[in-house]
Formats: sequence, structure tokens, C-alpha cells
Amino acid sequence: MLYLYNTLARTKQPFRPLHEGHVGMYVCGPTVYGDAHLGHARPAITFDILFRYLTAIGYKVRYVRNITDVGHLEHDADEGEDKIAKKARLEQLEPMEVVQFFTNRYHHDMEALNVLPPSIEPHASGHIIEQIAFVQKILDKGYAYVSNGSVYMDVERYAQDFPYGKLSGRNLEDIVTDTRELDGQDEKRHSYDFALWKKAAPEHIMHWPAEFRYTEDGEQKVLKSEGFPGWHMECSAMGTKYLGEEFDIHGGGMDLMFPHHEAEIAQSCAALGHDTVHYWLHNNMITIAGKKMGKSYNNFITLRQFFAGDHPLLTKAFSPMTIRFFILMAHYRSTVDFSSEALEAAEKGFQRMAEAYARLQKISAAATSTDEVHSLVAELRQHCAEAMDDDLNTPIVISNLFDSTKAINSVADGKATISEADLKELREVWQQFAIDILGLQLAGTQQSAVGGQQEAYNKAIDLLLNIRLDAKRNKDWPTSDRIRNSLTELGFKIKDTKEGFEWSL
RNA sequence: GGUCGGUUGCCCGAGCGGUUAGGGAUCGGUCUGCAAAACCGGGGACAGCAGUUCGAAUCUGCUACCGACCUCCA
Repeated sequence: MLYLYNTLARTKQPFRPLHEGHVGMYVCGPTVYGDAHLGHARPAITFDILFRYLTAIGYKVRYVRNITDVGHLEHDADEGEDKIAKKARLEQLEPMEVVQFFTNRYHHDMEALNVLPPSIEPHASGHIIEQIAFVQKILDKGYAYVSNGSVYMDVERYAQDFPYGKLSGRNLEDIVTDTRELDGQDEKRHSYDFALWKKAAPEHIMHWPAEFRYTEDGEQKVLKSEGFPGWHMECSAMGTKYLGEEFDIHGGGMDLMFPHHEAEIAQSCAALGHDTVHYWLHNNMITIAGKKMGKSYNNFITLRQFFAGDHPLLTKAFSPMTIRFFILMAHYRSTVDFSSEALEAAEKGFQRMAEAYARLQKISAAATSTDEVHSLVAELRQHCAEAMDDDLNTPIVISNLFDSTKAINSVADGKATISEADLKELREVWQQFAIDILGLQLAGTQQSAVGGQQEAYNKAIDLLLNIRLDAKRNKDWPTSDRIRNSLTELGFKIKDTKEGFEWSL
């Protein structure tokens, strides 16, 4: 039985889907006005794991992850931070060119991390009509008001009928006393109200025509507004469009809990009269020197910089799989502190695992298993499954896989034996948990890369090493060392084994 | 200031009432022409104080420090 930590309940709950055999899952995706950084990799990988695991245990999953390409951008402009508008202006690009550019790069980065694409990836800008309709519903129910051409959520009115703040553990009184008064909020009745539809100022680049019917002072009125949807509207509109008025899982970063997810709940309850999401899941932050890595602190390192080693804090380049492994070595609800040292440790651990996987494919079965090997194999699958069932405890899964690498290495070393049945089971468990569920690409990228050429190349190296093997048998150390040293200089790693050799680049 | 969370060995990081987490580093041993790898083993820990309990890293209280959110943020 899968247990998930539901932020709404502040506890782990058994996962029971709304419709048997099916799961609807929505996750807040990126705002595409810059390259994805390490922080963006966290939810992408966390919910990729959930997506993979739900699929592995037999559910048919519809996974929706949005692309935010309107709304936040405009708000940032008020703060003097509108990178998309600035970029569009400076580089004489259409805003949509900026959006496309960073969306492409986001996809590329996610693919490198072996994050599966979601089932549906809706753009906010492609769902303006749905968002306008959603705002209209809220107006119809009387939980919104019109002010100066914009539409705002009437939080006070809403809080009379629904518990506002239940996700983040706030109540309206706290929010009243704690919300700062910001400039340009005089259109709102209260500082805690939030925009559902915002009239576009003349300098704004992205805007759409909208028409709203509303009642004011007992009078039916129509608002014609050239503008854009509020920051939280897209998730309510697109989530319910593709997953229904009620669906199973909504995920995102902890920093979105308030106000974003709280606002989403309010919008959906206001429009529909009931809750939409059953399980709210939040991943914790990645920190750097103990501080959250984020846009606002300007302390982030982009994924591309990791892949290229192109940042002062990085001692070297780190492969996408190292990043993925690093993130999976911690539980998703814990903070992870980034450091080059920690990444290097993760890299070595991952290599160890990849080597064990390669050996697992090569070792041959014996008549029986050594006791220790057998007892380990007998329990491995269950241990891994229990860890995943316990709120996706990937560190424990990895820990179990590492335990089994000892058995694999022992067999490869000829110090233990494994039976046909145990070997099959061990290979299956690795395939299922390491490859399919954790999404680790252990087989190495070079194999799939070039195909035929690759094979010829592999055979050439094998040939060289076989010559060396002959030299060793003849105790011709100069030739033997010359081959090994030359290959080492070229970047190969040569390891002698009982049967012969292993090599890698 | 309010709300919530954290503090685990040299480093990263699980554990949430009784069992060796795991990885990296390090030290010793086995293997080896040498090297690498692998294997075996060692050392090293629960921020502090008090309490509950047969038993606490795990529960309670207090103290100290750190962080997140309260404003765009994954």
C-alpha cells in the first residue's frame, strides 16, 4: 500500500485514487523566462518518480505539468524584474519567442535528467478562454469583485463560506496582520485579495480581450477588459480542464504552498463549491550554503552550468545522472544542501552502482546461491517496494541497491555464487527499481549513442586489451604496461579481473 | 513579529521508541607482476539541559542555533 504525505492532513495517508486503476496528477511547471536551475530539477525529478512508481504498480496515470508563459511575467514587471519583457525588448524578440526558446531548453534539460515528459503539458497562454470562463464562474458565485478594470478574489467573502488558509496553516486574521502593504494595491479592497484577471497597463506586451458579467450595487453590469489572467488562475483552469473537477494529486515546491496553492484552492472552491485536489504533495528546497537556491537570492546554478562545469562554485562538470542520483539520495521532503563536495560523492556512488549493474549483466549462474546472496536476493524486492510505499523513500531504495552491489561484486569476484533463479530475480529487481522507477541510466549513454560505429570501437578496445592479456601471460610487462598506460592517458579506466579485464571511458 | 520545519559521525544523508541505514572520505587486511577495482574489517553520531519510559537519535518541555513561508520563486 502506497502512503503519501498529504500537506493538507500534515501526515502520511494511504493513497486511494478517485477512480480505481486511474490517477490524475497535476504539477506546477516552470515559468519559462530563464534556464532551469538545480531547484527546478527537484520537483521535476520528485514527481517523475511518483509518475513512474504509480505506473509501475499498475495505475494508468494522466500527468499534467504546465508551462507558465503569462501572468507571473507581468507581475514581475511591477517589481522591475520582468526578464521576459526585458529580453524581448532588448533582443527585439516576440515574447513568444522568448517563451519558445526557454521551453525548448527546459525540455532538453529534463530529457538529459531522464525526466519523462508529462501526458499533457498545457501552456497558460493557450488557455486564456478557459481562464476567463473560470473567473466568470467565481464572479457568478459572488466571490469576486471588479475594480478599475480588473477582477479580484474577495477573500473575506470567501472565508465566510470556506476555510481559507487550510493548506498552509494560516487563518485570515494572521494574514491580515502579517501581509505587507505593497504599492499599487489600492485597487484591492484588502491586501490579501488577489487578482483573477488584471487589466493590462499600456506598456504590457501580452494581453487578451475579455468580457465579464457581474453585479454591483444590485445592478447587472458588463466589464470589457483588455488584460491577462491572474497568477494563480492557470492551474485551476487547466487542472480541472484535463483532470476533472476533482482529481487525485497536486504537486509542487513548498514555496508555492502560500499563496499560490492556497489561492488555487480558493479559486476552485469558489467556482465549483467543493475541493478539487485530494492529495497535496510538496517537495522541499535545494539549498546552497544553507540558503534556499532561488531566483530571488540570485544564488542559483543552472542545469546547463552543472553539465558544463561552468560556474565558479563547481570544481568540475557533473553529468545529468549524477544530478539525478544526488537528488534521489535525499528524501523529497528534506532540504538538500548543494556543494561540489557532496556532488562528487554522489558521482562516485553512482559510478559504483553503474559498474555493479554492468557486472550484473555479465555474471553467470551457478548451481546454487551462497547463503548470504540468497537471503539478500530473497528480500531485496520487498525492501525496495516498502521503501517506495513509504512516501517515496528513494534513499532507502538506493541503500538497498547498494547492499546488493556487494553480492554482485562478490559473485563477479568468484567469492560467492548465485543460482539461476536468484540471478534472474536480482536482474529483474534492478531493472524495475533502478532503471524503471528511479530512472537511473546505468547502462551508459555511449551504447545507445552511435550503434554500429560504437560496436566496432568497443571491439577495437577489446582487441588491444586481449593483446595485453597475452603479453601478461608471457610476463611481457613492458608491452602490458604500455597498452594500459597509453589507454589510461587517453582517458580509459582499465581494471584487471579474474577472467580478464574491464574497461570504461 | 506570526506560522511551519530543521539541528545525526570528517562530509552528504536515512531513521521517528528496542535491530549495522547507505554513499563519499579515512585507516588496516585479502587479492594482484605492479596499478586500479573488488572483497573483508576498524574507528567515528544523534545541538544542549531536564523529564516520560524497563529502554529515547526517536516522545514531552525548555534553551541555543539554522532555515522556509508571510512578496515573484521549484
